[in-house]
Amino acid sequence: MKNTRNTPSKTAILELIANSKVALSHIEIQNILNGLCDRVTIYRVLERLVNQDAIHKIVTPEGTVKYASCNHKEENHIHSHNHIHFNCEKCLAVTCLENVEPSFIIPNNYTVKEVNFTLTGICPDCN
Amino acid sequence: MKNTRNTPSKTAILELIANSKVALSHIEIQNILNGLCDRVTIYRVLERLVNQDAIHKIVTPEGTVKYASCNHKEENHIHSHNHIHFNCEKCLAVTCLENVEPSFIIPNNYTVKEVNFTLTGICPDCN
DNA sequence: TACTTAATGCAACATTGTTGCTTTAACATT
DNA sequence: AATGTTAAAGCAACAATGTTGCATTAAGTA
Repeated sequence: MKNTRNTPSKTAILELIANSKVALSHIEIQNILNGLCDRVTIYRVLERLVNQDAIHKIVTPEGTVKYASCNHKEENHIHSHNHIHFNCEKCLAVTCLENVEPSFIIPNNYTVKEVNFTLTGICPDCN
Repeated sequence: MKNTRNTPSKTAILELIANSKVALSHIEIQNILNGLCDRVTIYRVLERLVNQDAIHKIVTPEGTVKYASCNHKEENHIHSHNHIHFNCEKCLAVTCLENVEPSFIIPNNYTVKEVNFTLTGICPDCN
């Protein structure tokens, strides 16, 4: 992998996402950073962080793109983003439900490489 | 519900989606219709059809919005869109896997209203 | 046939993401 | 500490996708 540099933008964005309980959208990050760096830089930093597996990208059923940290890395395991995401329709928060694995049966002529599972409803905070 | 009219645009778009094995994006519909109606009309017809539960909207994990028909309506059942979608990374086709129900366990302080489950991989045709 | 208003077409705008290119600065090497 | 390499940032322009307002058209009804 090409080597990568630690810039203030990257550090700030990674920290922001790491410290957030909920997944953040590009516009949310932009608003919080409040001019720290260019809009395009945010896109490029996010892309870089995704490639480095430092964060992961989530698309909600409504089509909003959000980013969350990958603090569920398990030793000796293939890093997996295949966990459930919960999408609260009240506060719009998207959270990762760690340790919840969906099970399903699929015809064997399909090859499954990635699992995306999002539940929409009301989160504990709004309930 | 407000009454709705059968226009050539609506008929054409609904037929297109109904006859397609795979989910179609706005741009695909636009290209197939080839000037039959305005771009905006397609957006509005799709919105109407979704509201009428004639079609349903799918957002792929890549963020592409697609539309598929609802031919899985069951008598005496609440109409459910909560089935699995399969997303082929080779031919990019998105299909509904009818009769496949994922199971999962979720903490009981969550209220689940909608389930979105998309598998990405290789479909039988490409395998 | 005439009437009502849902639906269309068109233009303009909004949002979100991308690309090219120059400049800046991270970090390895000396 | 100074220098060199090049990753990353900034800026401007563009592209794709979706939305809104408003005048016009036409579907379904009376």
